[in-house]
Amino acid sequence: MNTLADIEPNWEWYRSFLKVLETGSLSAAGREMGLTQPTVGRHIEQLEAALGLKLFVRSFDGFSPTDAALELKPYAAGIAATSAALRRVASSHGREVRGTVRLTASEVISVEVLPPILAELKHRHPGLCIELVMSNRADDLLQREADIAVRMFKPAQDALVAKRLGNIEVGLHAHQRYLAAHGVPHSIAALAGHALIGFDQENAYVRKVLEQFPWLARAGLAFRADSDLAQLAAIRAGFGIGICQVGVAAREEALVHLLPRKFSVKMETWIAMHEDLRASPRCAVTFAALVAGLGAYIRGG
Amino acid sequence: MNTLADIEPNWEWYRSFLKVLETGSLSAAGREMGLTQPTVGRHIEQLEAALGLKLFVRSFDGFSPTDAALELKPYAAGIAATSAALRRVASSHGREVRGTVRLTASEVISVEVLPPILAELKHRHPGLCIELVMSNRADDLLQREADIAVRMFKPAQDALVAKRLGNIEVGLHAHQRYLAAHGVPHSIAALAGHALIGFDQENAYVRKVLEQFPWLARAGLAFRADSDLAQLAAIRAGFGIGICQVGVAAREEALVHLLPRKFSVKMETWIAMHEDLRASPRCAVTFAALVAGLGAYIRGG
DNA sequence: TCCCCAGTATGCAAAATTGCGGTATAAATG
DNA sequence: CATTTATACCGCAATTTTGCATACTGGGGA
Repeated sequence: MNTLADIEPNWEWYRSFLKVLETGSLSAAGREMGLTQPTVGRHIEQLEAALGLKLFVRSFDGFSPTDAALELKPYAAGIAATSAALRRVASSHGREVRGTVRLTASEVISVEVLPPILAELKHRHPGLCIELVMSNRADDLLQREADIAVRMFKPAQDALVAKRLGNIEVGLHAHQRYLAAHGVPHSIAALAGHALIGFDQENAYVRKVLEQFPWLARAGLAFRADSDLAQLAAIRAGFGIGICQVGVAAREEALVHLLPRKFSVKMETWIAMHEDLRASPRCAVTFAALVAGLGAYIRGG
Repeated sequence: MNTLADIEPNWEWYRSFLKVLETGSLSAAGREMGLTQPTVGRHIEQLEAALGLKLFVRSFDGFSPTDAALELKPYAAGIAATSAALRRVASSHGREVRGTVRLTASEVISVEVLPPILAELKHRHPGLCIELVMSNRADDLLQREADIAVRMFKPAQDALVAKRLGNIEVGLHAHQRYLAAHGVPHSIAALAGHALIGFDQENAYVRKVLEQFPWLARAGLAFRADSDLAQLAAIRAGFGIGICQVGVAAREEALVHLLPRKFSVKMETWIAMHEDLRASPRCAVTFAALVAGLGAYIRGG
């Protein structure tokens, strides 16, 4: 096994190696990279031959990485990170505002808040191209999955330039139609008899809310969805009482903000960008537009 | 030019890119990589398309890199270094002490102090292979250009395990032959009439010495070289009076330590290694051997 | 001035890489 | 217990990548 072929591995194999490590299977890795499973399989095979090590043990569903693979993973990840940094630097070359900017934001922000901000930005800079990724994942900036992220928590990583915008307020809302039929609750206790809308799987954000308002537990909910948008749609459709951003609900007269003094969650909002991109005009301009636009939204615009 | 194809570059193209930067021509790069000139040319072409910028301007003999290419070079070099580190880790997987260890140290340390230490180490672990890079650059460990570094300053970065060995003493020395012909200076002031040997370009280490002994300024020197080794050779050849490590000079009877009480610089000495490598037997063994061997040298062995 | 040399660019055939279809196997599902 | 779905593996055809031979270009030296 340790026959050290001593051929320098093709650097592309590292990419396949990483993806297989991430996804746990050749097929999934192939899908994500736009390759086929046999191709990825051959890459791993060749890499194993070149390094003289077994990297995965074949098992029923997917591969499991060997100790050697785990030991090598940080190096491969380093290569990927450097490659991403190189692309960032390359794409930030030049003084004009044009090219593609990739954003990520939560679903509600993406659908309800960003579009007018981005439309105005595009109008000012026609050469700009916007890609919007709806996601709540945290590790997207370092891997170059996005250039700029709108987040609900303080970005922890170094090498990021982050700006705090203030707090987005979230509150209980329902449609007038629902309230006309089922009555308006005037206390937290009165919510018990109502159709409540909430999250399915708990995530970090949900847990934060739950620890403040334990009665919103999963069991008591009449409608569960992980998508903020689906919940908002349910509220708009008069299904019941749910949580959404006050600023979004305030735009529609038919939506009523319930118990505003008894239930309120404030979410810190940040905009983060890799610091390499500060030199890129198109990223700097987009960053500034988001700070201005989201700032206005948060201050109740 | 900035048409941003937004396709992730093939990682192999970076390799070609680097080699062309190093060699200055497609043909030479191809020769060194075992590829042909048209192939390398296509790689560069594709990389330029993927990044959306010109990397080289075609000229009669060879390419000349653009600013963009030079800006990107350290990233590509980082990828290459990480890839090399990955191979080193892979080749030494397992409990045995074997594979390649890359060291960096200053010139004098590399030539005068390390060889016997490394020879003994190699004798104890025949499977070990040592690569020694003479360099004073500080950023070589994080870029994975080396596994272990011997340094004259406290390593600042995180993720490094560093051990302080003590102080290496540096003093004024001259060959007996020179002193017989020109006399022995008995005071700092008396040095003025002598042929002094010192540094050409100032670097951080030199500046530190100069602020303590300003009379060693560049203008007063009769022999200037950036290489410690060249200076040591000049001292040995009887050219004049210069600075070198007391421990090195003490081995040769012909070299005289001058004004030991009036001129003395102590340099902190450290050995540093990336903390990932602690788990690697070959690196741990080498680290320990350096700590022991250099420690003995510093304590006057 | 001419020739030679080292370099880049180009067209076409060979070689390597990739994708596709099919097969086998194991877990999850009804 | 049969069925569905996911996976890895194998062999062959298609595509892509590469190498070779060639043409072209500018500079240095006799």
